[in-house]
Amino acid sequence: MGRGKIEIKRIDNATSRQVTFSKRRNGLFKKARELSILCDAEVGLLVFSSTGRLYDFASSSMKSIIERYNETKEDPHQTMNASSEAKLWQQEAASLRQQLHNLQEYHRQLLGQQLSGLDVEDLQNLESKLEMSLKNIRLRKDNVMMDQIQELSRKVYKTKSNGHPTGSTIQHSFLITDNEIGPNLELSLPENVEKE
Amino acid sequence: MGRGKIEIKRIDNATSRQVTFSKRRNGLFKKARELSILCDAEVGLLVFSSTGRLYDFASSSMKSIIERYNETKEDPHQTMNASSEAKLWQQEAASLRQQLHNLQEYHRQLLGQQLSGLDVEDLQNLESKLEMSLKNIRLRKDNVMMDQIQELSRKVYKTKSNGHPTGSTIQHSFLITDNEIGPNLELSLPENVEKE
DNA sequence: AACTATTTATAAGA
DNA sequence: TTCTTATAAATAGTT
Repeated sequence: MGRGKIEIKRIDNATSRQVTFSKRRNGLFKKARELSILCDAEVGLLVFSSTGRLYDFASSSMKSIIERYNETKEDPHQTMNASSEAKLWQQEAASLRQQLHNLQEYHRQLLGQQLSGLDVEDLQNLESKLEMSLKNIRLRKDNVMMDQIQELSRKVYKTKSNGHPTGSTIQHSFLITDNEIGPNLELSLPENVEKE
Repeated sequence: MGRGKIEIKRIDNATSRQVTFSKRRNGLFKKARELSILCDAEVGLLVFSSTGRLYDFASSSMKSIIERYNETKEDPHQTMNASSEAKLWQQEAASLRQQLHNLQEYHRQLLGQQLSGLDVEDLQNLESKLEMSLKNIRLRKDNVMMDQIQELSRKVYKTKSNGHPTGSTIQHSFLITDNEIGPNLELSLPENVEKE
């Protein structure tokens, strides 16, 4: 539409490309605006010139148009990525913080530091747990000490039967259960969060 | 450009609005495409019809155009908001998880369940902590029980001097320290993260 | 979905 | 850039 017909291909001459860009850009934006008004459509137009400059038009706001585009085009999971990922981690952190808080409280009870709020039965339970624990710890301690003694005595009275001690081997065996962990210790650890 | 000139305002008649939308939309997309080719420009066009249907054109990819738009338009700080916020919370969660892990380990040691790796001195420390704790717990338990006894006896032998017990008040006092909390318990709690 | 009279956009020139 | 203008293109109203 002009003095002559042109082929739709990149204009080689930089000046005339720039001139055409300016004219057609105005036309395009005008038509975008008209379409949005005449037909009650939501229109967003983004143009970067070859020199990198941005020109944009949005019948409402570009932000909301792009959001609507993302919601429409990509699947919802993908869409809520950035901010929802933050939310997921935030929830994760809150949950961990709660677990930590619970564990701390129980911890202080175990250390006999924060006993208010416990009734006689609670205290009795705590007491028996600690008694069992003490028993285990003492057994273990004796065990370790005996090992050391045995080790030392082997060095002092070296045997000749290729390293195996011959005489009075100290026998010991323990049953340290690793079950029954305290309340509030249900820990849902990692939980991967996908991204992009 | 047609049989008559029209005013640029919303077309009331739904049918003609739909027809005009279809015609002008085609024209707009054609011109958008021509501009991008002729002038070597990056063009993105988003149109939502009044019925909510999306039509889009992008000379390259809409994703990259929108990203470029965001980078150009908003300041860089704002741009990395969502994803950097996610990272902050992720770090927070990792830190909390580590603290939780440490506390759990210590916890199991206190319960005498996980004693491997501790030397005699460690075990000795653990033992004396538990002994102190047991002492506190037993004192507290006795205390609570005595309170109950006192309470009950007051009900059984009601006094008349307006509710105050007159006779043998049971004296007791404890010193339960709330200092010295175990290792690995330096908890940096909340830490607010700003948003938007 | 075609047609076509008119309006609009714009290529080339100044 | 901006204006002018001949011509190409788009499209409003009609069929």
